Amino acid sequence: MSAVLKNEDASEEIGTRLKLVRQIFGLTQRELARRAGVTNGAISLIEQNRVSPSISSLKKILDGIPLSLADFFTLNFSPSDNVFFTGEELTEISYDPAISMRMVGRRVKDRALQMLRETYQPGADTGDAMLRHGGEECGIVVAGCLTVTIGVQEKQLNPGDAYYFRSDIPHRFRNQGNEPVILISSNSPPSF
Amino acid sequence: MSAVLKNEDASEEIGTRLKLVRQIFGLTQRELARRAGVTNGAISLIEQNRVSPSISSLKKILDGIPLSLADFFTLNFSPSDNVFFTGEELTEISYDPAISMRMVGRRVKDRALQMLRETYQPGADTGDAMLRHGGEECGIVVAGCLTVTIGVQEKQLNPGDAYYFRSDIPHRFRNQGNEPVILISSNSPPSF
DNA sequence: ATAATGCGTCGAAAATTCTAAACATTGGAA
DNA sequence: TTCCAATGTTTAGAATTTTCGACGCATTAT
Repeated sequence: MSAVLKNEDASEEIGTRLKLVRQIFGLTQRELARRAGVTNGAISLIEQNRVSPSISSLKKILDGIPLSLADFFTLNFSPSDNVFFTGEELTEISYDPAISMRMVGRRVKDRALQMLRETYQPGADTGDAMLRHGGEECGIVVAGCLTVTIGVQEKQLNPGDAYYFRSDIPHRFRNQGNEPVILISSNSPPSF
Repeated sequence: MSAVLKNEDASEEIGTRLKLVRQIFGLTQRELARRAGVTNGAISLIEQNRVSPSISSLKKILDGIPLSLADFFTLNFSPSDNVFFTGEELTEISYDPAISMRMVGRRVKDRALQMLRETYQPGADTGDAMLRHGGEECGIVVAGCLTVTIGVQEKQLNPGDAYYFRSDIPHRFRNQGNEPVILISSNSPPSF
């Protein structure tokens, strides 16, 4: 009943996944078939993993939910355990003593999102060798003045200022001021 | 050459998308066919959008790249335009005068991520009817005390405290204190 | 030049999926 | 209980996709 759908288990089987999704949305095979403009028999066969639907069929079916193909393959119904975290409970993930990076939540697979509360002491510098894989990053400065270099562009960000870029562009964060900088950042998908 | 793959254009056509991906990875139809264990003719037909491949075929083909189905449908090669934003440039997206939600970046499709700087005046309340589709959300309180209700759980979050949950769980944010609350939140995929 | 190789495309046959109409099972109402 | 409606399953045949082999067109080597 409390169906858990993780990416690594048998629900890699499209049919299994479709069945779970359909049930989560409270639809019967026939109702979904009607909305999607396919037959209930087709849905039955697919859900039993007896056939592998064409993209066009699967798309029609998902349109009846509605759910995009991207969401369908991305979706993940792993149970969310803890929801709230005190400032103390944010887990430190930085090795550099001049930089604190405290992450919201545990280091779990299957997250869509990662959020950090970062503190840069005066003089702190990430260096520019770091070039994370894929994804996108975003951040807002909360306190202090942070010097951010993204590719060839560089800017000083004051409290309230923000950035957004694709993570595969080389980037560098520095605190050239004399007070600590606090930055709240987010990346998707998570990079740690 | 600078192939741009956006979600709304013709590359919604699976074949068009596959062709771009294949070319980006520098593979010929035959080479990919060999790796994937299908025939080059099949790939040719698919890329011309003359047939709609079965999931099993598409999966075999993507395994030859290799690329997951989820990534295939999620992938996005749109260029990143502006990178930096001053606090003024964050675009306001809230209608409620008691709540300010200022978003980093423009309202573009194809982003992986959305980040907001939210301000709740004393008494502000999102109500609990809001139930965004899909995705996950995360936030850190920067100032004030925010009362957050997620499903059946409720908690008062002070500066530094945080939350993380799946967006389809009903949720509600309230400022029951007498000073404004500042919250930095992030969701993936973006909900506006 | 000419041959040789590699590319994407095409056509008919083989394989697979989808439809349409049945069947089987369940659960509730009379 | 008995009937009834709703659900998921099955099957033969129609529709679609995939394979196999051949073709035309480039580019490169001989």
